[in-house]
Amino acid sequence: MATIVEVARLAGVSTSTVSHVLNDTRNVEPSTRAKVMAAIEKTGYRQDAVARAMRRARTDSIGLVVSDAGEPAFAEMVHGVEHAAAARGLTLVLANSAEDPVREERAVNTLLSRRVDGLIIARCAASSAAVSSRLESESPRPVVLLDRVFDNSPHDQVGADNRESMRRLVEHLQAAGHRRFLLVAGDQRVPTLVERFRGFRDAIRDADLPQQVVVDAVDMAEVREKVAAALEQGDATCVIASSTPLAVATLECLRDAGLTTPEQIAFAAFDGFSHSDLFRPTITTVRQPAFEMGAAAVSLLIDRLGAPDASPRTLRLNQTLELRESSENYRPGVS
Amino acid sequence: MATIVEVARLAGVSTSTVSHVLNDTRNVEPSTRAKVMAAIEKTGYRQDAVARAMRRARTDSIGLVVSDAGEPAFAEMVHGVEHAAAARGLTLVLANSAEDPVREERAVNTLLSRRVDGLIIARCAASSAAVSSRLESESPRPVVLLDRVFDNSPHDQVGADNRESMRRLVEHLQAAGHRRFLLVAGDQRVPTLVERFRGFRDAIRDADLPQQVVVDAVDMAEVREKVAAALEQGDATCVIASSTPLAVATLECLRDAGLTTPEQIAFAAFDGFSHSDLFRPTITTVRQPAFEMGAAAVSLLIDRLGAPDASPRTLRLNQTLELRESSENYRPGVS
DNA sequence: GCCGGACAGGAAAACGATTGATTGGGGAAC
DNA sequence: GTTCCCCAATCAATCGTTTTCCTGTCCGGC
Repeated sequence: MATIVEVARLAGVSTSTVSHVLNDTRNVEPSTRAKVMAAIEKTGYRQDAVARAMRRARTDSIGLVVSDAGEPAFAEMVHGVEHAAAARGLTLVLANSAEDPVREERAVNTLLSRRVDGLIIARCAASSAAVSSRLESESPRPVVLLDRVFDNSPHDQVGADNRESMRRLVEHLQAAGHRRFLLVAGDQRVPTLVERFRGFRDAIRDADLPQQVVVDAVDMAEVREKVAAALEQGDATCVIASSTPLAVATLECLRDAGLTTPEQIAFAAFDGFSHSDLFRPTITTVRQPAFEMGAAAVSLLIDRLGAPDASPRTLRLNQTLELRESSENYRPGVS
Repeated sequence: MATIVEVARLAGVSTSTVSHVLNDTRNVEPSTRAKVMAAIEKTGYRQDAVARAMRRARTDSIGLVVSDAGEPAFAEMVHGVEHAAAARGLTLVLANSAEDPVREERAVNTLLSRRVDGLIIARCAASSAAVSSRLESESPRPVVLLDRVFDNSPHDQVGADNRESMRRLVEHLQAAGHRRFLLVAGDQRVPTLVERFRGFRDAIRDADLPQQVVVDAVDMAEVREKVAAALEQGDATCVIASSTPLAVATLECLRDAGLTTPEQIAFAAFDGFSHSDLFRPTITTVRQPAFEMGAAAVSLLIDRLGAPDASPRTLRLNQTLELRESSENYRPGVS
């Protein structure tokens, strides 16, 4: 590859002039500019982003660490981040922690050593303190927490309105006559799932309903086991799963127990399945705006670059309650 | 951030010694090494990957351009690439062309200017010649084509055994009694879809079946329109969709036409839906090993780095035919 | 005719590492 | 005792840009 030196020589100017032409950072005589452009054309020169990043403060890249690249919701966030980043001329460096704190820490270190201009991260459930302090010490390089949102975080964050959405969902189901729920709440180290659980608890409390069954197992095999046991016991008329993997496990249990939805038991889930309209049963879903969350994270990052000292913001995007068959037509007292 | 210079000063050695300790690239006296390690510890020094990449030939990063980050199949490939790359200590730089040749070219240029050690790309349907020549002129920097595989490509490639899989699928359906198919073949600028179409054509020819209806529209609205028309005409007993988006459009048409699967018409699709076991109808699917394809692309890249002059390889991963309800229990002659 | 400012462009110092050439000291071999 | 080689460590060049000074020229105003 030709370098700026060769371009300069061919054009008969200094490298600084070439640089200024390239970046439009100083007036240059039209004739000089023309010579430079011609030389660039002739040599097929292209700027070297590495050298450029080396000299400047910025790399024009951002890092993204997701906790489970295999989950469709995270895939959508990645998509949203990529889209928003590209629109602003930023390149995306992607890493996946796969819910493993060791890999997460490694990923964060790698991205920071590559001098990304900012970092977006969906922290894994068992995220280590080392990562926390590493992220905090990175200021003023902006860090945005995605999806997994923490109280009193020193960072900007973007999450969903989990507590309120769960509340709305439960209220809807209650209005339809349900009194006894089974909540498959999942790993309570994950803030998102904690928020959903709290929304559930709030709604139950405010409606003066009796104690409900809650499954908070982490391991999916254990989830299935506990859900199966709860179904066996059999007083729930409605099951809510707090995430897609939990919904999968739960649906398997329902199927294995021979329970049909919504006739024998109602069902609803968070995050949902793709193309779910095409298949039966269609499932009542609280849908997370994953793409938009990714894009919003990029916006926060950019804003933060412009105002390093503003106090951290937490953005909560609205989820939408999509009512479908799995929670309809249930007749309390019939089953 | 501390630099290597400060570490060297603190340890009372030269920067080159620090570098050699860091990279384990030359023997250093244990006592010296200890001093260096202590200094690193004290300063909290971390290697700067940008400066490192600047000096060395490699950046320890690879670029990936996908043609539609929104598609689950591509999301899985991204996942596979990230996984394999991370396992080898490579960072992943991700870009999405969104099936837009302009964005694709921009993405390729960006990644190359960042000096990725190699590039994996799923070229978009209308990919420009400019991109082709740019990729070819990049040698010896390896380029691997992913999913969209071309004849006589100068690059390594990894795709699926589309032709054979389609053939097997059709043969299976034939054996079940089907004679008249509707193939929703999609955009014939996409090699993957061309291969699937050819497999279909081969199977039909070899079985001496009469001419079949093939929809090769690009725009989804047009696909729906043509599929609806073909269903109206009504002599097909079986529909095959060559990709997930096409399957979505087709299933919508079937639903709108009031046709149930498999009772009134059989259905099968390529690539498939996630968690499809949980919903009805379960769909007979030729499943693409998307994750593995991504991982294989990384392997080809690494191999190529070791042997720049070996002739290009095309890897075809096997797809699996997953038989499900949508193609079963069909009784030819009944409907 | 001199001064000051505007303007175009160049020289060279960074940025933070890696690495080839070089130095100096300490045996081993003769 | 000299030579030779090995070893550890340093020196300094280098990667390809950007950016800070700096120089020289031209022009207008007085």
